[in-house]
Amino acid sequence: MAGITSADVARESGVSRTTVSYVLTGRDGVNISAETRRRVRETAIRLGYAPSAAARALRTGRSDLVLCLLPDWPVGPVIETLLDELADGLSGRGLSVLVHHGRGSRPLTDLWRAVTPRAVIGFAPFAEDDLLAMRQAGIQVLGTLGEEHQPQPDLPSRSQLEIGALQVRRLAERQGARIGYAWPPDPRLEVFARDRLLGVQRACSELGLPDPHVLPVALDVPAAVTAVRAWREQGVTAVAAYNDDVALAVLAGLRAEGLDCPGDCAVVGVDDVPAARLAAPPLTTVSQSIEVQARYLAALVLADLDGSEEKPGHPGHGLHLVERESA
Amino acid sequence: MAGITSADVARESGVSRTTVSYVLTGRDGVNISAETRRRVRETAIRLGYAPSAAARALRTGRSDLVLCLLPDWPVGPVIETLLDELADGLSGRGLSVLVHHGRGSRPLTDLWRAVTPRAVIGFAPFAEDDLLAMRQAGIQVLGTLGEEHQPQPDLPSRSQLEIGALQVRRLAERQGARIGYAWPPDPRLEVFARDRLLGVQRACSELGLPDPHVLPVALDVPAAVTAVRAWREQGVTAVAAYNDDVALAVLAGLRAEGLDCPGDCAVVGVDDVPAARLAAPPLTTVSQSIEVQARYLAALVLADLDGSEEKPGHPGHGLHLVERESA
DNA sequence: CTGAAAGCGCTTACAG
DNA sequence: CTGAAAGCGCTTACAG
Repeated sequence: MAGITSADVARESGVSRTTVSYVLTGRDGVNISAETRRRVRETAIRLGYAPSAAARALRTGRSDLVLCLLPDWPVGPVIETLLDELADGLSGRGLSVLVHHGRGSRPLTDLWRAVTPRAVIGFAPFAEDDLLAMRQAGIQVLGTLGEEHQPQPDLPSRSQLEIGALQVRRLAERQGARIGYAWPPDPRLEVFARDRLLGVQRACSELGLPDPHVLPVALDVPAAVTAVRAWREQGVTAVAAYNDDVALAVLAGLRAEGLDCPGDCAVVGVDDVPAARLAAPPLTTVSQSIEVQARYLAALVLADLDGSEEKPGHPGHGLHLVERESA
Repeated sequence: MAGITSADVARESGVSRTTVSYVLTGRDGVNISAETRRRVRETAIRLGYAPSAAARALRTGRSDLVLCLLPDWPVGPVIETLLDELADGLSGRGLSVLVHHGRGSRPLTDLWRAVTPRAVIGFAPFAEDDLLAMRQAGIQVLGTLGEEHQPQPDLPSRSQLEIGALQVRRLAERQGARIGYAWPPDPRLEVFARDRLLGVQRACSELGLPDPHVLPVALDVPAAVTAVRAWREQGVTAVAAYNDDVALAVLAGLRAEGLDCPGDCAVVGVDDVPAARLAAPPLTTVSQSIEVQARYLAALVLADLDGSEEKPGHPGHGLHLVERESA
C-alpha cells in the first residue's frame, strides 16, 4: 500500500537515507564513492523506488510541475499545439505540464496550493490577489503572452488588435470594400472577440472605411444564411470572421445563397485550422506562429528555474496572413 | 513567503491546531461549540488561509485531484468536450481535473507520484506494472471507456470497430458500392485507425462487399486529389474516412477533380466537428454522445470516492450516424 | 469540548 | 566520506 520509500532503499543498500537522497538528487558537492552511488541507484531501480513528490513538495515548497490555467472557453487546435510544444520544451528539464480547464471552478487558490507548481501560466488574466498570493508563495506567474507582468485586464490585448487589423488590411485591397464582422456564437469567447473587433474597427477608421457591420454567426447553415442576407442588404462585400470556424460558416452561408466567394464577398478567418485549406474556396486566414510562442514561454520558465536574471527576448506575436482564395 | 498555516489560524483564534483542523475539514463526529467554529472559520478567511495540499497529501496519501493522461495524439474537439464535462461533473464534489498530454514523456510513475491523485483516467492503455503500482498506491485507475479493468492492449476496441461498421452500413446502401478507406496522415493516430479500419473490413465482408481500398490522405488538396484519382481508377464510389478532418480533405479532393459528392462518390466521417455541417456538401458522420460518456466516467470516480460497492451501469458507447448530404 | 504528540517521506544543515 | 536529527504543514488517534 505505502510504496517504496527512501528508507527502504537506504536499508537495502546499507547506507543512510541522507546518502540515498544525495545520490538520487545528484548533488555534486558531496563526494560519495562511485561504488556507493552505483549500489544505491541500482537498489532504487530494483525496488522500483519513486520519491514521494508530496513529501518533496512539502519539504522544498516546490514541485516539478508547471500548471497551465485555461479559462472556460473552447480550446481549439492552436492552444493545443501551444500546450504540446510547451510540454516538449520543458520535459527535457524534468518539468511536467499539467493543464486545468476553467470549467470546474474551484477557487484558484485551492488548485495551485494543491499542485504546488513551479510555475503557473495563465491563459486569461488573474485576479490581483491571486497573483499576489502565488508570487508570495514563490511561484513564477506568466501570462500566455509571456508577459511576466500581467496585462491590464481592461486594456485591449495588442496581438488581438493586430489580428483584426491584419484582416481588414487584406479585405481593404478590394475597391470600395464594405466590411462585415462575423461575431462568434459562444459567449465565452467574448473577451477575445471584443479586442479583435476593436482592431477591425480601428483599422477601418484608419483606412477611411465605414464602420464594420457586426453580426453574430452561429455554426450552422441557416444562421449563416440569415447573416449573409443581412450583410447583402447593407452592401457588405468583405467579411472578417472571429476565427476559422465562424469563417467556414460564412462560406457555407454564401454557398447556400448561391453567391461567389471571393467574387461577391471575400472572407478572412483566424487560426489556420486544418479545415481552412480544405474549405470551398480555400480560406484566407490569419495565423500565429505558435511554436515560437511556445518556445518563448518554455524559455521563460527555464530561465527562472536557473535563477538567471536576464530574460529571453520577446519574439513578437508572429502574426501573418495565409493567403488563399477566399480573400 | 511561507504563507498562512493552520498554526497561524489556531494562534489568532486562540485554539489548538487540532480544533482548526476539525472545524475546517468539517468533521461532524467531534462536538465543537458553534461560537468556536464561527471564530475559526472567520479567522481563516480573514488571514486568507488555504491548507497546504502537499502536507495534506503526505499525511492522508491522497489529494483532491483527478489526473487525465492523454497520449501523444492530437486531441480534437471530442476529447475536449469529454474533459470539460468530466470536470463539470466532478467539481461539485471538490475534485479538480488535471490533464497531462503524453508529449513530455517523463516516466508515468514520476507523474502520478508527483500529483498523488485520487483517480487516474487513461486515454490509452497503461503498461501492466504502472497499473499495478497505481492500484497498490490506492489510486483508482480507469480507462476512457470507463472500464475498470484495463482493456487488453492487443485486442481491438469494441467502439472503434463499431464506428467503422456504422460507416460501411451507410455507404453500402448505395447499389454496387465499392468502398475506399481514407487513412489519417498522423502516425500517432494509428492505434485507432487500425481498429476503425478493421471494423470497416469486417462489415464489408459481412455485407459481401469487396475489401476496402485503403489510401493515406494528408490534410491538403494535392494529397487528396492524388487519393481521389487512385480511388477512381479502382472504381471506388464510397469513402469511409478516419475522421471528419480527413473526410473534409476527401471532399476537397473530389471538388478539385470536378466530381460530385455524393453523386460520384459518397463520404462518411467520424466526430461531427463543427466544420462537418458547414462542409460542401454537409458531411454525414458518426458521432459519439460524449456527454453520456463523461457523466459515466464522473459517476465511476464519485462511486469510488463514496466507497460504494455498486458501480453505475455502463451507458454503452452511444454511437450514431448524423445523416447529412455527403452520403 | 479541546490540546499535546506522533508521524506521513523527504531534504539539508550540522557533526563526526 | 557518511549518519543522526530537525522540520516542512497537516491529520488523527489518544488523553484529559
